[in-house]
Amino acid sequence: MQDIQPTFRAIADPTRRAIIGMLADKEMTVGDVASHFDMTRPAVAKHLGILREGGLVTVRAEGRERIHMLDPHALRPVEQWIEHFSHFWDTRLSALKTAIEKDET
Amino acid sequence: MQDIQPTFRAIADPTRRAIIGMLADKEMTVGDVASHFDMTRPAVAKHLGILREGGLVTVRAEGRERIHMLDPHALRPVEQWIEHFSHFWDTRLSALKTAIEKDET
DNA sequence: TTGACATGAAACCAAATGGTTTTATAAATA
DNA sequence: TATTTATAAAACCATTTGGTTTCATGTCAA
Repeated sequence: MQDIQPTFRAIADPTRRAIIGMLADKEMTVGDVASHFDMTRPAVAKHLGILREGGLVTVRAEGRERIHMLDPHALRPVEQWIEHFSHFWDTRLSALKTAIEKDET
Repeated sequence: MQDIQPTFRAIADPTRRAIIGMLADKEMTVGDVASHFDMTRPAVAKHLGILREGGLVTVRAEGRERIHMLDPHALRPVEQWIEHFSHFWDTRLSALKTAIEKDET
């Protein structure tokens, strides 16, 4: 099992979440992605690097281009982390509700 | 609907995720939380503030104490954001699988 | 082979972040 | 009432972050 911190970090930035949304549609080169933002290519390349560190994006070289592809698998541990608390909360709430119905007025 | 960025920001830090875990167990004062970390109280208070901005924590004053309580509801939009991609991916994968089975060798 | 193009890599910068110490204030207690 | 206790608030600091510009490198095309 590896560290989920890089994944949490990756999705914390709005630009990177937008990139994730774009890559869900289709594979893209750095230039493709950059063309959608008011930002230089190196800046976008850095964001893609952080997404790669978070395991959310994989790259394949094709000639002089680097094609970026989304890998949503990396979101699984984050999803599970969240599920843990949602579930916990439901349980706790219903337990509380039961307790209230039973005694205290 | 309000901005989810503060929530993404709140959960991006490991200390804050640890605090969330602690508050899932029981309500706590600033001091209670701080006692679990090798960090000053003001630092912990700041983290709690960011969690509050993310809607993950609510506070209730009780005498001179401020009691912090988890509200996992705020995680819902994040969960949904993730679900969107997981679902998308499943659909896409099965479509791809079907396509492969049908023609290309 | 000579450019032009897509990208990586490095140096740099301002602003945000995560922490500290110090000071102030309100509530509990001796 | 005087003192301690729990916290907020502010000033400050180093590091990280998100961006830039500049330069180097490999690939495609004339």
